This record gives sequence, structure tokens and C-alpha cells, in this order.
Amino acid sequence: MSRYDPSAFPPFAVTVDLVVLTVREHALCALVVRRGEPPFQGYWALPGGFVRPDEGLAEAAARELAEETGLRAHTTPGQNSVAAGAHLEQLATYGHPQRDPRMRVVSVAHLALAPDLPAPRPGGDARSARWAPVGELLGPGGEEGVPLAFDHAAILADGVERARSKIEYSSLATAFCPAEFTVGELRRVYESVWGVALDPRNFHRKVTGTPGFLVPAGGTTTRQGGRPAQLFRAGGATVLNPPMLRPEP
Amino acid sequence: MSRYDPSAFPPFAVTVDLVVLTVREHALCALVVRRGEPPFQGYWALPGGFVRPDEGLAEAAARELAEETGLRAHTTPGQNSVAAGAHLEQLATYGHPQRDPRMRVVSVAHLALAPDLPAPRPGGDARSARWAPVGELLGPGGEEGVPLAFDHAAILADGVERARSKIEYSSLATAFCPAEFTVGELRRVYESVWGVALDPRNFHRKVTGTPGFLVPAGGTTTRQGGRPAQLFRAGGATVLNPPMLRPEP
DNA sequence: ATCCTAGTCGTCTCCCTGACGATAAAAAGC
DNA sequence: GCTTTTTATCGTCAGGGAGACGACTAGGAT
Repeated sequence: MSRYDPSAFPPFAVTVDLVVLTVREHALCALVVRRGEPPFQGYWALPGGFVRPDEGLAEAAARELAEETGLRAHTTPGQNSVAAGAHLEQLATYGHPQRDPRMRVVSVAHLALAPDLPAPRPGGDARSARWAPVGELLGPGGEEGVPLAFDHAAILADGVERARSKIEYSSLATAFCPAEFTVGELRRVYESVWGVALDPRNFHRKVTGTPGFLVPAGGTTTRQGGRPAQLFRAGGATVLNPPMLRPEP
Repeated sequence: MSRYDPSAFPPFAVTVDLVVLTVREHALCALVVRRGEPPFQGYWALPGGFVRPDEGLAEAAARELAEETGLRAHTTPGQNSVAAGAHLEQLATYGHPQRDPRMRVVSVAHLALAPDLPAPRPGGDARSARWAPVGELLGPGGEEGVPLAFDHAAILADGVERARSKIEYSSLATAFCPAEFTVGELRRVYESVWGVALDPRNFHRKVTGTPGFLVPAGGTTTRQGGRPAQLFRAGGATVLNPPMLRPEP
């Protein structure tokens, strides 16, 4: 930190990009926006923007998240924030010298997990936004044969992998659920994120037996047809001990 | 990414800071350097420096690591690099607006795990460097009652926690060992990083039974006194299935 | 020769997990 | 109304991993 004259630092721009994930119709989906200007005009991209001069990184990410989804983020002492039903954490930083053709841009990617939202509201500016299944975005050639802008496919892949591994040993899967949910709904979250089928009986035994994971909310509901299911809220536990195990293929 | 005029971006400096960990004398130690100029002149700090204009983040971290320790880093396709016996990965990014009193600095912290090195060579410039047990650096008031410079205590704490959790489910603990090592030496690594005592018999059964973790190197050695121990190298496995379990207090 | 130290193999028990049968309670179809 | 379908929930059982710990081995130290 002493090798350079601080007043002669090289010119960097710092942005935040958001991997916002949700589960819709039994599929893991990411929020993407259509770029209205070059470079990559017309391409789908992750939402994001420049960090403002007097704004922290988590603060910038929370602001962008609110602009794009309307979710309010409530910053916590650590690096993670919890919005109204949403979770926000730093993912990784991407700074390849040529990742943006305009200039040197270092992007601090964040990962947000949100429950199924009514509609992807188009945000403050006029860009169109949509939820796209990550399988399509990350498939060969990307969505509609067109890959994501910049290095956003790699960022999205890292975010998806982070989500997939983090619901193993933390209670974060509840961030995909509304405030009150059933064991079956939580199971469908795991199945959608991991892309596997889980045994309903073993899953029920596991989640109800893990202390602090779920607390009964008191009612029952019939949202899916079939026998009414008990309603739960997320418990106070953040780490799951023992973890949920992702079955191997 | 379209809200700002890219040519009018706010002025940011981007640095890399390094959490370099090793195990020395049954204690987890971090590399710290003494600052020779303000701010925090005379304080201990994590090694680091500015990212150069045409240099990637991992590249900058590898360069700093080589300057401070002499370890060569060999960049891999992913975000992680493996040096000659050392491991390097991105940790997290710290960008609080006031974290550096001189200017707005965003620091991309990296975590390096190295085997016990002969001596902390003072690096290219004249700053003094030393290995300090993390318990002293993170204890109340920090080393000698003086805390680390900037927010480096928080960065170090995050790096230590990352190392502690990552040796649970990956074979990264071998990065603290020389090329050939015994099961006992590997066990002392786990004990030092976690700060616990492990049962030698169960540990031996576990690591030798995990496929791909260790491969016999063919010889035996008596480095610690007692019965000669078989020598192993790190196997090809990077993830441990099932993981090593950190005992709870 | 004896003790000490560290390494290695074995055993036993507990608990978690996966596989899967059985029952319960609602909606959907007839 | 009755049956079928769907989902939820409880139980049982076998296999595997992990903690606790005994026993044996092979060097150095005294």
C-alpha cells in the first residue's frame, strides 16, 4: 500500500452487479434486464450500476436491488443484509482488465435471494426486466441463443453455485419462501435450486428435526391440493447442523 | 450500468490485500508488515498494494504474494491459483467509504495458504514483515495492544474463518503442509487452525479412508520422535466427501 | 533394558440417512 | 355420495460414518 503515490492511482470504475434469484414455477430464475445502449445493446444483462462516491458496497447493492425489485434491504452488522423477505450478500469481485470495453471496471457482484415476486417491475429507468430460468441463461449460447452481456454468465454461474451450496448448510432456502410456508413448499425450493427430486418423508423428518430451522406458525393451509399442511416460519438458526445433503447424481 | 456517464465515474482506487496464513509451532499465523508511512505509520497491516491498470485481480494478488513471500503463483482457469505449495483465492471486497482516510479505496482481499516458510523475507521494499499468531492479532486490542491498520482486523478475521471452514469440506489443509507429509502433521494443521485437539486414531482412519485425499508417497519418516510415520502427498481430490467435521466446543 | 512418544489397527455404540410402507385429509372426477 | 388422486405426516429398518477408547508397533531417550 505504499508503493504507489495515492494521488497518482490508476483510473478505476467500481460497480455492483446483482444476481437476484427466485423460484418460480418449480424453476430457479434470475432477474435480467435488457441493455438499452452499447456496448451489448439489446443483450440481457444482470442488473447493476456504479457505486456512488459516498456509498458502501452493500449499500449500493441494496439500492440497486430496491430500484429493480422494490425490495427494501435492511443492513445488518455483518456483510449480509436481509430485506423484506430477501437476502443479500456479497458474492465475488470481477476485475479482468478487458471485461468492459469502455474502461477499467471492477464489479463487486452480490447475490440476492427473494421469494416469488408478483411481477418484475421495470425499475426506475425504462429498461425491460424479466425473470429467466437460469438453465436457459446458462445453457449453450444463453437465452435465445444470445449470451449474457459482459462476463455476466460467469457471475451468474458463480451466484447459482453459491446458492446451491449455501442452502446445504444454512437456513437460506427460507429466503425463497414467503413469511409463512409449508414443508412441501420448502422442499420444492430445494428441488428447484438443486434440480433433483427429494423424498418428501425424509425431507419432512429432516427439516422438522433440525433445531431452530422452522418454527410452527400455528395454522394450516391447502395451497397445493391434498391434505392441509402445517404452516411454519423461518426459525432463528442460520447454520444447519447437521446440514441438508445434496444428493449426488 | 447506464445511469452514470462512464466518463464521469467517481474516483476510486482499487487495491488487493492479502491474508497469508501458515502454521508455525502449532499456531495459525498470519503475515503482517509494518507500515512505514502515514496513515497508521508504525502499525502492523496486511500486505497489499494497488492493482495496476492492465492487471487482473488474481494477477495482482499473485504478484503481491510473490513480492512478500517469494512464492510463485500459477494461475488456474478458475478464480483460484496454486503457487509452489501455496493456495490463493479471492476472499471478499471491502469498500466502506471511510476505510482509508486518504481517499476512496476499494480493496479486494485474497486468502493465501502456505506451508511453513523458512523466514518471512522482507519483500521488495524495506518494510519489516513477520508471522504473527492470529490469536494475538485478533485478540482484544490486537498485537501488543495495538490493533491492525485500517479495517485489516476484520479482513483477517474473515480470512481465518474462511480457512477454518474451508478445510472442513476441501483438501485445502494440505496447502499448509510441505509436498510430503505425515498424517500426524496434517492432524496438527487441523488442530492448529481449529484450535482443538483431535483423536489421532479417528483422524487417521478418516483421512486415509477418504478417497483422493491422500496418496502414499512411499517412504517413512521420524520427524517428531516416536514410531516412524508413513509419508503422503496431497491426492487429486479437492472436495472431501464426506467432510471433516469440526468438533463443537 | 526400560520408558516415552508417536503411529496404526480394531471394536463398539450411537445417530443420521436413505429406502419405503402406511395412514390422514383434502380436492377432483364420476 | 363415492372413488380416485394428491399431498402431508408418521413409522420402521438396514447401512454407514463418527466419537470413544483399547491394543499393538516401532523408533528415540535414559
